[in-house]
Amino acid sequence: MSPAHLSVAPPYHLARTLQSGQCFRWTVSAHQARGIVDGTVAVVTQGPRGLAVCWDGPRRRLAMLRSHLGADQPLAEIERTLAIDPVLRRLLPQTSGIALMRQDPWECLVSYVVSAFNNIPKISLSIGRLARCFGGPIANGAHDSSFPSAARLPEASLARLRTCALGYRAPYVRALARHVAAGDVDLDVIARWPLDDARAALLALPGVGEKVADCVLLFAYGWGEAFPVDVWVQRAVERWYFQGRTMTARAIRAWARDRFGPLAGYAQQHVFAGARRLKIRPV
DNA sequence: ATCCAGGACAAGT
DNA sequence: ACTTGTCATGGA
Repeated sequence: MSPAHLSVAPPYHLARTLQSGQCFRWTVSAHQARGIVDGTVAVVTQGPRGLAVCWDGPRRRLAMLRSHLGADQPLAEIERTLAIDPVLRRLLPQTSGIALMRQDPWECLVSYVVSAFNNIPKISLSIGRLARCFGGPIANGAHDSSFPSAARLPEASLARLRTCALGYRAPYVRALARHVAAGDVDLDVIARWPLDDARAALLALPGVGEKVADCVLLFAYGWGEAFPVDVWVQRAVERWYFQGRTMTARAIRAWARDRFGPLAGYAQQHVFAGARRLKIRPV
């Protein structure tokens, strides 16, 4: 592997970004992060001058890796704007530096379909097993595999899919793969569609509701207006912005988009991180 | 052992 | 449109 350098502007925080729950195939240890991007192993370390990267992918793909990590975003200016909000200003000292990743749409889509009524460690387990069972081997990867394309899954038996700890979601994942492989939706094409059109296309897929659609729009397609409302965000927003009054997820989504505009996705990340840090629980 | 987890879905108000 | 019950599985 040839080491390379990627510049990043403060307050970008690699570990906080990778551990914010956006992605499920990166592992962060003491002083380095290891992940699989574009079928290639990447080992990244954050130092005072930027990111040191070890990976054997083509050099011209480094810009893609930088984008994947969200290291190309003007976080200083973004967080300065977010800090106008009193709630976010209180959270930011603990959550500053979280960037929005630009993940592969297909892997992101499967990840969040699997996320339904699940927990983060087990989502990681399932996504890792899907790669192991159905993906291709990686040259330099110790025991890693690339994430399987949609074309690899339609013929899989439900029994073998269930070995990935998918449970009742196994039929969803296979049906989803069949739709994508059949071309009912082109995940690369809708990347260039307007937000509402792309959301509608995602919502038409099996296993994709409003929350999952927003996650893909935000973490894969880069739509900052998206504001995924899960149980953590719902509780935190109700408590911190609405005096504990119960709200529907749809109402929260509309409120967030109106309040934060194109920075709604960043606001969501800080609320989510803050809620988990403080272990916000239902009353 | 019992409970819960980044929800989607269908059926009922 | 909003509310409720249901859905495998692994970890605490």
